[in-house]
Amino acid sequence: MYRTHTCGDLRATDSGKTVTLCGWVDTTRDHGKGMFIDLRDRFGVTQVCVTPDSSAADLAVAKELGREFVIRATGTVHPRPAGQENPRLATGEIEVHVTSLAILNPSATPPFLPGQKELPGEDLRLKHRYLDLRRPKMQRTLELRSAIIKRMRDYFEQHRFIDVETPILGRSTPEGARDYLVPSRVHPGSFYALPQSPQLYKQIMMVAGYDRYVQVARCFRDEDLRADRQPEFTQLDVEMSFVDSDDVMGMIDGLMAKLMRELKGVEITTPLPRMTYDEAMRRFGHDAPDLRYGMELVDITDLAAACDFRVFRGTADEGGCVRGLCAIGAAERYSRKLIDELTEFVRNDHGAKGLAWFKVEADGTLASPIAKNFDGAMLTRIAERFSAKPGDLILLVADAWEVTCRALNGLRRRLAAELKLYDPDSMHLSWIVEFPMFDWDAEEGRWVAMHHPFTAPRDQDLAKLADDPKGCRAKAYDLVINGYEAGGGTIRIHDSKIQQQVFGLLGLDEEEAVRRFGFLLDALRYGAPPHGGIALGIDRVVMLFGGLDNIRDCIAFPKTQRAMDLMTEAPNTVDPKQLAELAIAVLRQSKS
RNA sequence: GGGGCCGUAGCUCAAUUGGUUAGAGUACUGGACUGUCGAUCCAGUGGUUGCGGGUUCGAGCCCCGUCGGCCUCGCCA
Repeated sequence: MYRTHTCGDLRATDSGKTVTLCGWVDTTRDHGKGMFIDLRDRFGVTQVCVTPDSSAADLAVAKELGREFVIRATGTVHPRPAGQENPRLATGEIEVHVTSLAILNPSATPPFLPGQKELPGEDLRLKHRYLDLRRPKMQRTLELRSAIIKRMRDYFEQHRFIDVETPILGRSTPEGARDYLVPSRVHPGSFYALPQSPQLYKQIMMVAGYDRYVQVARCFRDEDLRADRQPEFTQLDVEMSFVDSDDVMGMIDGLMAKLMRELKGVEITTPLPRMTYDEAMRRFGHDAPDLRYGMELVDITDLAAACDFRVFRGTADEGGCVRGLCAIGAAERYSRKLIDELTEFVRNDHGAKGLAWFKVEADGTLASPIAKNFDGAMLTRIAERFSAKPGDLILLVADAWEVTCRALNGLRRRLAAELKLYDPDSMHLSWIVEFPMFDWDAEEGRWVAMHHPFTAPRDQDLAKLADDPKGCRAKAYDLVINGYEAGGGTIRIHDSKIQQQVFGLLGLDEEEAVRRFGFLLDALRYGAPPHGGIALGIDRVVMLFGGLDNIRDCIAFPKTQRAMDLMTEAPNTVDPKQLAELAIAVLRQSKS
């Protein structure tokens, strides 16, 4: 046995015991005839002392120690001298007086230290991930991830779910995200696709009668990365039979309550609040609004239609809308220059044509370069509509509805962060429900499924499939935490007639549908129960529970924005022999 | 594919905005010191300013290209 305790175990009550600890040398403090060594492992730090009572050999070993050396120290637990306890260490009441010290493995001088104050550049952290993962913050995050996944598994087992693994090598289905492909050696020219999600398999498990299915499933999507998106990520995948939306949401409500209670010490009330998609877009301009703060969007299209300002009235006349938000007390903070930056932000990042603004003066009047285009009464009505008070800043976008949504959502998030409108440690969970079934793809001139083609319409919207696809709402629900989509799911169509109708709207004729999803359509013919489910993005849930701002810090070995693993240098080129076996020729060699 | 920020010692950053020999903290090396815990003190090593061009009497700084990291729009059923 290498050790008797970890570096986080020992307390004053252990005084007098002879113990052996192993770990990494965090720091050493050399006092000549004696030394202090902070010995670190995942469980904590313990101060190990080489005293004048220690042997000359041990002192000599201690003098050899460098940062991140792996050592084993045997000694006696002593209470620290009065006044020398370290309240910042869990083991700070004691220290271990060495009677035997051994270097298990020295360390090359590390490019950075787990304990250093300033975080090194992320490329360096990723290249030497084994050092980065030694940082206590990373260790706490991966422990949190483990704790979350354990509780998820416990919860679903208690509710009689069955954990089923589904294939990683699957079939490419061209809808949706770009697939990662795996060539088949046995079938030259044919490819497997890595799963974007186990969607179709879990539905088939329902047809097979397994009723409650759960899986912690790795998913792959070959799309561009973001702070909250990795090419491979982990979903908590859930599917249930004989359920409607409320049953699935209720199940997840219970899970979130458990996670919040056990990991955050917070009791949340369930059912979680629900808001329709339409309301979310109207009040916040986004289907995953951050509800930790207000600053809701306000529509003044009716006023714009009646005003003299050509930009506003013209937009209203053309069927667009004029909407805005009111940043309380922000007039002084946002100088002309900063407002110019906001204008560039909505133009470049969100496609708006511009940004109109008013500052509310001390006497309640609105000041702005464009104020002269409005009569006083109109300005008063605008201020009233926003409930604007002196010192407030009103920002307005005049454009198509979709553009105002995007631009104002972007503004709202940016301003809230800059104005610190929320407690970054707080969490707000809610459901967004009743998503549209279809989106109109203007480029391709056809309807596309907003979620996926097996999403069931609401019962009361069935008739709209025929005459009002745009107004047709789905049995779909997204779990939103702090402005992030933490998960989403739907009730699936189990009626083949409705499925045919939806395929028809999506421009999939029967032949095409069979070609793509034939195995699922086949399965649905043999007694498919009503079913539905959800998938939660585990990486995002960990990020949110951990109060982190990117998903890479929740993943042991993440990829860079260009989808590289800097530690292993994947992806890499392969031997021509490997390619030949797979009957693959590379058209263009990447320059390297 | 588009927009933006960044790249200077092992690491984190600075360099009076184009001007002498590119600095600091930390790490590292050597030395001193038993009561430190960001130990302290003394001394020292350490630079292709990411890379390649260009402008200039002169470039870390300006221009073009390129590589890499991050943020973001598109994209992500």
